[in-house]
Amino acid sequence: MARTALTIGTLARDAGVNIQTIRFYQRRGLLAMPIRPPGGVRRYAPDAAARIRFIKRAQVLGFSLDEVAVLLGLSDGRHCAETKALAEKKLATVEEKIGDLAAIHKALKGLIAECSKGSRRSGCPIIDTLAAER
Amino acid sequence: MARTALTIGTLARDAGVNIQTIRFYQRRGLLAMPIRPPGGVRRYAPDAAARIRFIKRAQVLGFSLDEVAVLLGLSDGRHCAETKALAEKKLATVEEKIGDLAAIHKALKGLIAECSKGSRRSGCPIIDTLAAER
DNA sequence: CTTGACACTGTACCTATGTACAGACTTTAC
DNA sequence: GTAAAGTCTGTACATAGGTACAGTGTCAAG
Repeated sequence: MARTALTIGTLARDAGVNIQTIRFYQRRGLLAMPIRPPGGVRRYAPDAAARIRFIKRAQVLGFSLDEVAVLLGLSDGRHCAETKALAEKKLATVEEKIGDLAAIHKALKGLIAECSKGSRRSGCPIIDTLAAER
Repeated sequence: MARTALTIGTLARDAGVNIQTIRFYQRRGLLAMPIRPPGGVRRYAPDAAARIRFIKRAQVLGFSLDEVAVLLGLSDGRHCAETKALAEKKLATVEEKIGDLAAIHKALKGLIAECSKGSRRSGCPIIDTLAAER
């Protein structure tokens, strides 16, 4: 019996993660650790793989594991307002990061353009900029 | 004698970093470690602070310390083509990151809009999406 | 009943960029 | 000449998210 219940290796394959990752998620409190029959091997419920995929999808959206833990706590679907608030907070940090990267992008583009102009009388414009003491 | 030469604490203050950071940069090979007079205290050349600020400015542009080490090796200004190539490579990775974040941004925005629509008949759209088994 | 595959626990390691601390020594100021 | 401030070396810790390994135990097939 318990023929269909998953061992950790099967679960890992089902969920597309590796065994250590499952154990790591358990230590982090993202996954429950099934009770181990004395001196035996743990068996996982079939929905464990879905939970792992939930975690992975949330990570793709930029949520940290701590945030994913919160999302899992809200995952009965009856906390839409809180969930939305969390998503909005994440959206704001994503926008901030995009802004930072856009500034870097602009600066790099400008420096590269300087190099291409060939108007450098003394050295490389990029190096000069980095070395410039204001 | 050597009155004006900097001790590590003064250098740290001049450069706006902390002492441990200077030692760390020395271990990483980004800064030379001055010879220590037997049983004495190291003295740094005045241009050491400029080098540290070079490193910090390069970091602001998104260069890792390994990349900064390369930049420092090119910093005689006679390697503009190599420097430019490095900047272009960095620009490409910045663009890639911006693209990734833009995709996240779009997805989050869409989910949040779903929540706002209030058209949810069953649970929270964000949770539903994360939990969805395709 | 043996063999090979898998699971268990605990710990160490990885990247990247620092930061902190302990214990000994040196330098500076009064 | 003494006390405070600074420096020295070496090591450990921090974040985030895992990955790897050693030694032991369990399970299933033949």
